[in-house]
Amino acid sequence: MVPEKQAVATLLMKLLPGDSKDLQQLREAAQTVHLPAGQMVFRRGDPCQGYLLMVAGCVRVQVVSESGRDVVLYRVNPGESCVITTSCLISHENYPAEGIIEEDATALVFSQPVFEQGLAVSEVFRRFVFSNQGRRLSDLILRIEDVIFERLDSRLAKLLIEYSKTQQSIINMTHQQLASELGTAREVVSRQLKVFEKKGWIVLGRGSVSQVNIEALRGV
Amino acid sequence: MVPEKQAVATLLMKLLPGDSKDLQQLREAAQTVHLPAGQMVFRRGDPCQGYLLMVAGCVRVQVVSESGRDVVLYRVNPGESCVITTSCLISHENYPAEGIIEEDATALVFSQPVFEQGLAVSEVFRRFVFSNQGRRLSDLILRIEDVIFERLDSRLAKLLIEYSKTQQSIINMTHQQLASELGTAREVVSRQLKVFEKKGWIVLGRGSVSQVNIEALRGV
DNA sequence: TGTTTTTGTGTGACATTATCACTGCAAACA
DNA sequence: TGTTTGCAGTGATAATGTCACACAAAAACA
Repeated sequence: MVPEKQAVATLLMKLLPGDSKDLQQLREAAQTVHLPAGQMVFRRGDPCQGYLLMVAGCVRVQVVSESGRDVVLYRVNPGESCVITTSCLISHENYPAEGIIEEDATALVFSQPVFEQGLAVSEVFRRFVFSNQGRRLSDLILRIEDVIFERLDSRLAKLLIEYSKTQQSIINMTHQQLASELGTAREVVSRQLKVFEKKGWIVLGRGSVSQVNIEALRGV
Repeated sequence: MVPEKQAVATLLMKLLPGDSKDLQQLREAAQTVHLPAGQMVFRRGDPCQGYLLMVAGCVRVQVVSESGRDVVLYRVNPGESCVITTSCLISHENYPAEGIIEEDATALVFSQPVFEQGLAVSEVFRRFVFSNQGRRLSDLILRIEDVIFERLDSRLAKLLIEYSKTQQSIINMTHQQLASELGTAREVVSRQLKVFEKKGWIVLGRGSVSQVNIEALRGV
């Protein structure tokens, strides 16, 4: 496990750089944890236990309705922390959403007292924590806008474009997963995908979308 | 204007209590400003100028689409601060929404350096600032849920119930205003209100909804 | 005072999206 | 081999959103 320790140390030095004793103590107080894909890190209504900083892997944060429909709010990627966790930690509210490990993850945990101490003594830590917050909040507001104002076809097109850029030429997602990203129903996505396919802009497979014509979709 | 100065001082002592020199300096550094109803305090894309703490009146924070439809995200009431402002101030992002004075307002402004200094030196100030953040973030998430999962009739019913509790027996709002609260179109609200009226649950006037049968609406 | 103008509402027609209730298909498995 | 399970397709219908108006009350104005 020495190489991982190295990686964690390097990341910490990059995110929270500085030689002060306070920062050194803070970096040392972080606990490394491993979380397997599929595990739920927090549920709606849970109190918040500690500050979470992702090192590797990814957490999906989402809300689920009684009827079973769900929406993904955002993801927490390496080097980032979770807005909701931070807010709940500070204001002692309970989680308003749930977080699930999407890819096997490694994270650093700062206990509540360590976190508060860090905020108190380190300018660097404060900046790190709260600049994370600002970006996420903006994301959430964009999300609201998107859901309320944009049409489904253009939202789906945007999503496909985004995925086809990161993942290579084939997007391995079910219609249900795409629907969750958009906060809509599976059937709606299926139908819209069919429309795109008929226009020759995508090719559908079982659990996949491939040969995405980005240029064509941009025009939706 | 001496009584107002008194009121401001009292509020500040209540929100940021303590005798330390740091806190005293912080309280003294706040500038009192008056803002008339209708004035826009910040626009989308603006950089953030300072930390805003409401003393009296109310700010409405909303996003507007190109097509002119708008949604109210939340309001900032006396004793509160604006999440977006705080986040943008800390992370140096631009405003993702706009803020409009809804009722003639008095607010305290802390300049960026004063704000940062305050965060650095005062535990009390940090707690105040960030507990505000936590609550708002939860509100925003509830808002997303509501918009995505709930049906319009029940959302409208909920809104009417809420207003008929605070305002007396008559709600003085146009259909357009109600629609903005829900993030939907005016016609949709008009039609739904008509349905409620036909069932005898409300009485409609020009610019008003009265005689709200809360019990009946709860059942929607 | 009567006459515009503005603002708020009502409504029909139609497009989009959501929901329900199925069907069929393919992979996984016993 | 049949059987279960998860994924996708589809028709019917309901709910919402959009567009294009008509109409009336209120406000502004001459």
